Amino acid sequence: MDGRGSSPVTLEEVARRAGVSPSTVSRILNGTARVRESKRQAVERAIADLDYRPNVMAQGLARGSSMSVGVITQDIASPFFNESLKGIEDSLAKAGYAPLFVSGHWKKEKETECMSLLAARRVDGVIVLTGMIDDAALLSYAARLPLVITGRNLQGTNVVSIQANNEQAGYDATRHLLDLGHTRIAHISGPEVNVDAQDRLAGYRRALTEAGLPVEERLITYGDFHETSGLLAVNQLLESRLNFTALFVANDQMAYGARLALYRKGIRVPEDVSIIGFDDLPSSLYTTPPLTTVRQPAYDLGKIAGDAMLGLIQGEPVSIPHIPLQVIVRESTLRRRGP
Amino acid sequence: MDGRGSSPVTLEEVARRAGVSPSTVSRILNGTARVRESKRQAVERAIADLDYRPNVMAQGLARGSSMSVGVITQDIASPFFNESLKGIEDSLAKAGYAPLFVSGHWKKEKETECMSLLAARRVDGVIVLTGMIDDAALLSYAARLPLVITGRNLQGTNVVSIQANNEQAGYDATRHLLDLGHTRIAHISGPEVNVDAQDRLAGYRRALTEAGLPVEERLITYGDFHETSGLLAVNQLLESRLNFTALFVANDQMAYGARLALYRKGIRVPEDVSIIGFDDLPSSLYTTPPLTTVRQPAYDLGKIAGDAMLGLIQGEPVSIPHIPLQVIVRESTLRRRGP
DNA sequence: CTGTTAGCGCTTTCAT
DNA sequence: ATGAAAGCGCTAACAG
Repeated sequence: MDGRGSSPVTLEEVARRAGVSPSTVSRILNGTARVRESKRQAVERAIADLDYRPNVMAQGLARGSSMSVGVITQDIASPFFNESLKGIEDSLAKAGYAPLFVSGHWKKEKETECMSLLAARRVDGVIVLTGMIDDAALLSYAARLPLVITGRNLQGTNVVSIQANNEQAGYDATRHLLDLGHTRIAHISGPEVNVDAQDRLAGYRRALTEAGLPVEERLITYGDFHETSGLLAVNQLLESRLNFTALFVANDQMAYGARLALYRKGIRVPEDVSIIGFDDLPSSLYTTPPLTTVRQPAYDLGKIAGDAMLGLIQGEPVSIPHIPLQVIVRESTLRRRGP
Repeated sequence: MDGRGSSPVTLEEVARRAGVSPSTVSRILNGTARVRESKRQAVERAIADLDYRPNVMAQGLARGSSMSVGVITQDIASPFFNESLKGIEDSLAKAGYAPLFVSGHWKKEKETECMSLLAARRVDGVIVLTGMIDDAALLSYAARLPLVITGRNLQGTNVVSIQANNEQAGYDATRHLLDLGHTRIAHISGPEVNVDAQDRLAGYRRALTEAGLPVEERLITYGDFHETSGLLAVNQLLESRLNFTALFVANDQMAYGARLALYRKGIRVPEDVSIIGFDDLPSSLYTTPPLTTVRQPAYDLGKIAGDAMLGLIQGEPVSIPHIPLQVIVRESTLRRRGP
């Protein structure tokens, strides 16, 4: 109770001080068995007096579990993933698990390396946030430890996947523009290999088609989910002299870039061109104008992933709640004016 | 070499397969002593064949070090801190150390809890990114394990602090505005208890004073480093009907909020009001207009912190390089027009 | 150079 | 209900 950081007090010292055996202390710590009330109290006092903290590594070695779960993210500094990381942290914390974050940097090999590193630390499971590894490899990992993955649909024992309906959300976003009277809608998609990006694009196509509009391929460009590529995409669109009055961008970061490109050319948002993004990053509330976008509950997603992992570890049946994707109308989209 | 995740192969199995004793394998793994070339090869083959990965927990227990360092950050989802986390991750990774990130949420007690949690995991050191704990507590922790802290100047053995000259940077930022002919410069500061915020404010005051201008206290408001508070601050400034043609905001996030507040009132940036922020978040390059700001090398800062920690752990003398803070002129500041 | 022998701090039978 | 003892997988003296 001295308030300072725990010195390496061991369970044995606690036992000695409380006048019991180490096993008894262990039992009390883990609630593994009933012990006489008097001993319990003595032990609890000793623990408090000594400011004892069980050595997590020793526990891990002894029971074969590390009380930590690996989290593979693409970029630990990505604004979107970070919200999710926070959710994961919160979820895991309440069960005493600690997350081990590692970045895959969008490279398949890097992710494999990460897996290896996490395996060495004997994590009790790993959460993969939109990974690049192929399903087969993932499945083989799942044979050894619980896996939770987002952004893809993988069936298997010991695996749960979390996926939102990006196709529908892409449809909704496009539909929002259509409803505002826009007919020339360009799309800035994400990396062609990215499933989420593919789905959003598919939704865009479906909305156009259902509305009886042609899908003009030249109005579709691809970026890498970073701001710069959004800017480049718009420049390219502008140079090709194609008309468009609205823009559906596959994520907010690229939407920021797109918005700047327009600003540079003196094209007003939303008066001249409407923009709708995707993700609803915290900062999208504060762009000028505030960005209309599709809200992805990033934090909740992390929380769900964490809870699912906990369930998997404890061998409980896990059920994934539906992930709602919702268009948030702010000020970057406007009814089309003119003829 | 089967490419799959490591199964729990143990060092003993490797030894058996290679026909040597466990200690020999251990020696080879750690380079602790010279061993005959033939044995080395046999062991290396066995390791590869079995896809052996040392159990980090067992290593930790045996040598009393966990090969991990705790990182206490205020908010794992803060855009600024994240860049630093990335730097820390990169730095630590090359030495085989893994970072353990925990969030203090700007609460002193929460941070103490974090320290406790990290202590239980027997981290080999902890990096505190702008913590709230008091110096005394920090110093007492340092008695037990290496500490690297940013945003404050703490002397002591086993402690290294990393601090940039925020006062000078605040001065420079204000000076930039002054140089553009502004004389009515408002300031949105950070939390009053935050040292960085205090320093930036002090720099603002000094610049004004040196320029022979009065420091009007009513032009100084305080926020909490989040967007909303920047917006609120500007509204408040506007309501008080004080004139100002420029705004020095203590961080970029609040600058975003401030910029939006201005936009709402139809006040143009930079034509009517110039804004300079602080941090240079990646997204500040893409605001409209791109934000003039003071660049803080967040990533480098993390890298420096990580390297310092490594040095501390290895008992080497550490020297902290100078952290350059530099005004980046973009498009949110303009020469004052009119009389 | 290399094998043998103790632990590291905790959990978990197995007795009692 | 509780203590004694045997590990968990690895490192580090200690002897050869």
